[in-house]
Amino acid sequence: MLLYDCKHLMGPPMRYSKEHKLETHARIVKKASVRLREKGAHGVGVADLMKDAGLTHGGFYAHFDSREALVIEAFAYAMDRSTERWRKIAEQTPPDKRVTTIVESYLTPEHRDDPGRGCAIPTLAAEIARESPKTRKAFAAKLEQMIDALAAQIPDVPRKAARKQAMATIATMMGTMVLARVAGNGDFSDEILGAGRDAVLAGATPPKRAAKKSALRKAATSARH
Amino acid sequence: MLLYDCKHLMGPPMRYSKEHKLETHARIVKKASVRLREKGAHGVGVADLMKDAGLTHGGFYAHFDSREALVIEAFAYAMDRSTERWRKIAEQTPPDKRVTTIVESYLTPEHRDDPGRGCAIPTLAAEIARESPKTRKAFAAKLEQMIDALAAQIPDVPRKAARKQAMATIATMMGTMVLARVAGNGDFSDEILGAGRDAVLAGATPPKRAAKKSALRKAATSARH
DNA sequence: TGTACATCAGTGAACGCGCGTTCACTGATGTAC
DNA sequence: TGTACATCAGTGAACGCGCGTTCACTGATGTAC
Repeated sequence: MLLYDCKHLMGPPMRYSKEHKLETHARIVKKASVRLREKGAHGVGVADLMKDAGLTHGGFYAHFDSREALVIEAFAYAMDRSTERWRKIAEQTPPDKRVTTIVESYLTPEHRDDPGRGCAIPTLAAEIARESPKTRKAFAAKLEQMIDALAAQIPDVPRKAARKQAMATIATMMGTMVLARVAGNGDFSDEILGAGRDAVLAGATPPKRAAKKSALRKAATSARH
Repeated sequence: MLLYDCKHLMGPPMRYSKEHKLETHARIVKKASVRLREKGAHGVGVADLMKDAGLTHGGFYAHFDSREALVIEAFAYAMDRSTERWRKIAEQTPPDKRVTTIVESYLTPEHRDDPGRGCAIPTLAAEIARESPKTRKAFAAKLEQMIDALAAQIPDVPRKAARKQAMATIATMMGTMVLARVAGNGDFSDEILGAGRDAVLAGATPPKRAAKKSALRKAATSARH
């Protein structure tokens, strides 16, 4: 009896394994991050998002305070995956080619045609900017991390200048992606993609007098960003 | 009696002046274009949009086939205003300073903080890209007009190259604006605005070896784009 | 000039629907003994 | 090992609300005579 009470004070007994709920939670977030990137921050309902995770809508509020809370988590998840992906590309690329490689893997038709697995900024940023301060600030914090991650891959430039270049690079990449998607997936869209790519690459390599007419290597096989 | 029938065949008698309905229609479109830029393509209801025009929601379908039809018209209106504005700036600016002037009047805190009177691309493009093909294509057509209008202001460059530069310039400007809005309206946001501006201006003046450290003239007084 | 009247821009109640959220419940889990 | 039971992740019906759309109507307009 004493032992029983003691256990209780140390926390309730675990009927399900400790990780079970966390795994479910993570699964919802992961699936939602795809769907929200595909359909927009207001484009999918709670019921559909739960169905994607193999659940029914009733259980939603055992995992999240509100739909908005899931949007924040799903967005943060997508941004972390992109940032991580850039870091991985950087690891396996020589310093002077890192930014170029990141840009060339970003501005591809594959990325344009698969927003669900791509960068969250082109799909969600404009909507998020209109959301509550809480949501907007969560997004802004992730954006800042992304800027830092890209700035860290720019060699031989003072920190401040690298940060500035990273900001402009992300702006051009995401703007190009949005315009390319508005234009569809034909010639006009490809033209935009190419224009954006060449512009970033020209700005990204000023020490070398902006040559390199974009060898346009075959895009990375995965569209993930 | 003959005269009466004859008049009928030539069109029904006008009980209200011919322009009355057209004026109302135009007023709805104009007001809606502001609200939709502020709140997003799905952010305002038909009732609110009609109230903005001083009407009630019941009359809406006498003017538009559907809410989507208004979105298309309102968006087209906003894009035309921006394009026209760029042409006017160009008219009263020497050829070699036209793009610079347009960019500097676009990437301002005033424009960032007043999306309702600003360029429709940063606020609506990402959402429109997910809309029906009809809506998306209407947007794409207006985007192409905008690209042409900007390309026409780039001197001493072949048509194709000018078009390419115009695409990249618009992508960077609109991407910068989206990121700046996500970042709020403080230092971080101003930093993004500055980074975007300097990047476009560096790319926009390659014949002159990209000097001109941005004299950052006082922004145009109006935020309209 | 004055009266009757046809038109139709605009009104406001009502519709069906989908959404975010709540809640009483179920049934699988694994502990207590 | 076997049985009783407390827990709680997940279920599904129900809620209130706002939305896009419809529709019978109203009343200002200006024409016909």
